[in-house]
Amino acid sequence: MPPSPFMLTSFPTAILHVDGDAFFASVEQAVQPALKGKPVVTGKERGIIACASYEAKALGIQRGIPLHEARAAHPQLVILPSDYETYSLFSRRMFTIMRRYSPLVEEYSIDEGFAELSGLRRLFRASYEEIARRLQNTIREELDITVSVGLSLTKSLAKLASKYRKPAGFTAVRGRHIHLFIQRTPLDKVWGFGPNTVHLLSKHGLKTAYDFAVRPEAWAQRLLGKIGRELWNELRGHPAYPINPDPKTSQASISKCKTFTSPSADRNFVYAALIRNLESAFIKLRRHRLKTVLLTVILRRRDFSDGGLEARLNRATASTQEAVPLTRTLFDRLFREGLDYRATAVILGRLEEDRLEQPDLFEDRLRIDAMTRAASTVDAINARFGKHTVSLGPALFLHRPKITGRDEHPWRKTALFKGETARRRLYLPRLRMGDLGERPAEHMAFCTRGSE
DNA sequence: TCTGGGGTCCTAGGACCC
DNA sequence: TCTGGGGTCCTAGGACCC
Repeated sequence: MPPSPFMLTSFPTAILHVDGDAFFASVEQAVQPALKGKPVVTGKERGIIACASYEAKALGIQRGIPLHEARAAHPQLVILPSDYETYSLFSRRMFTIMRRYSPLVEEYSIDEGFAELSGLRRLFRASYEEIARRLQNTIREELDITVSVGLSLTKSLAKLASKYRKPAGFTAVRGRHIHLFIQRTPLDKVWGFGPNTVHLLSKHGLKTAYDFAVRPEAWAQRLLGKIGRELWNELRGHPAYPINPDPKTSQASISKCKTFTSPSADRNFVYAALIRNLESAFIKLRRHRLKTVLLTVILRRRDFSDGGLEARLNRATASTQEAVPLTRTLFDRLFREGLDYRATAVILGRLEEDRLEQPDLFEDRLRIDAMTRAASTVDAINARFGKHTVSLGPALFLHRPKITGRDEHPWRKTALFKGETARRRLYLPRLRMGDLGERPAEHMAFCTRGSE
């Protein structure tokens, strides 16, 4: 065996990565043992497969494929709606078990976590491998689900190791074996190397993680910046990413995105879809008792290019209506006649807790209170009768999509496009609700489902 | 991959201030 | 009024992740 070029022996640091095997489907099978051994998929409510059990994967079922296709090909498929409450419960239990083995545990996602084992051999009177296997067995025994485990010197290597054998796999990569392991690791398997980076690296003749790690550090830094330097170190067994044991702070943004069944150039329809996203995002915002001050609107075109604008509300709010005028303004700046759109998205940023507020001296208290009351009333009705039973007026246009031919406005397209693009690049003023003046009553009106 | 939905982080360059 | 330099903040967009 050639000696390691990285001059590391066993485990100067010991990082564990625990990865749930087909987590959602496994939890369903743990909760309903009758489903064990059967091809189970989740995601019924969305119409696409969110997670497939290993039995389903054996049939060729993958994440993301439409349910009707899968069902047509495999009538025996057990199709379940996602049950995030239960998945979260199992997730918490999994991390609780991990914390029995290490004080330094990072909850990376619902089904993945890291644990630092460095220095714990004496406490457990066991090798790192043994500790890792005990942890893995405890999860299987107590939760009746399997996880795959990777043990190595850094988070990136541990994550690669846990993927190496699945399901219920265990892979340890010691310092002196790193070079052998990453020689077998294609670039696209590395955590942080996406399609673009892999393409760039392949143009330099690189194929494996090893090829990358034996280049000079300065080269990696120059080509890929911070990430390049960090991954270069991680892949050689020098931690660049510490375990972050802090519990998740509240999220930084809430977004809602919806793709149309077919692309549309109809202004009213696209705007209606956008308003629907806005409502959904604000419903989630209020459910989490948050408010937002930063609004981003994105219109995705037929060719998958995006046009997006971000602007600030003049105060943090949880009221959909308060955000409508700004949404309208951003939409009007983004929308171009004659272009086909395939999706709209709304992102609410700069979230803060929605606690009792100090009223601003200059705010229109009555109007704000009215909007707050309206929002809670709408939430209550929708909770009782179904989401979007009551929604904002413009959403009416959702029910009569009109597909406009794209060559209907050929003469406007180029002219508008050039001018608008240039203007946007040069100058984007901050918009405030106060600048917009009175808005037509359209924005304040509600409609109810089926009222057409 | 012929593309669903919800997120995070990084960076270049402009705006703005002194 | 023009010029220069430097620092900080912000925005748009790219890239990636589950």
